Amino acid sequence: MHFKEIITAIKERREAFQITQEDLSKRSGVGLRTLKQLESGKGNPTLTTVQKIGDALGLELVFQVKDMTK
Amino acid sequence: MHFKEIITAIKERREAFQITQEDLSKRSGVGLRTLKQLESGKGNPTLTTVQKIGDALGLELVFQVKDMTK
DNA sequence: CATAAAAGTGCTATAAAATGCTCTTTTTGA
DNA sequence: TCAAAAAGAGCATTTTATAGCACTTTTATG
Repeated sequence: MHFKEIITAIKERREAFQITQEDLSKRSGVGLRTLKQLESGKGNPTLTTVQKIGDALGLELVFQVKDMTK
Repeated sequence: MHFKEIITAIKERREAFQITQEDLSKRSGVGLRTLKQLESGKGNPTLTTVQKIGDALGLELVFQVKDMTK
């Protein structure tokens, strides 16, 4: 998954839970401004920011061998 | 995967390819100093840094629903 | 529609990531 | 064992992520 897809995954997962950016900010401990920036496609989050968001949304970051057959 | 595991994955994959940090730096476009810091367990890389390294090592970042059954 | 809630943006301060250079320590192989 | 290669660390600089505040725009709903 590239950058955009990861951002999209966050947005979709948040919306699936029907929580607002503000809710997610509180749950994850990531600043609201940061979330807004990310979801609107700006910035370049650090691993810990992504992981905090993941923890709050039940998403996990995996770094795996890329499937080259497709 | 948590932070440390991701770093370990990078290190193991690089060593599996038997390339040096310097080689990886050149291949990935990530500064040598940055790689050294990361592999020695310091810092908090941005997504793009992780992805550049992944591109050079055939590793892909995936943000997936966490398996809660374990 | 009108209005409230949610999302997005400009400005700005602070902290930290990325980077290069140089030097030290560790690892490796002849 | 010892010299070269690789890895790690100190120092300094530039860039940028994080964050809060206030404001605007968009979306949802009664």
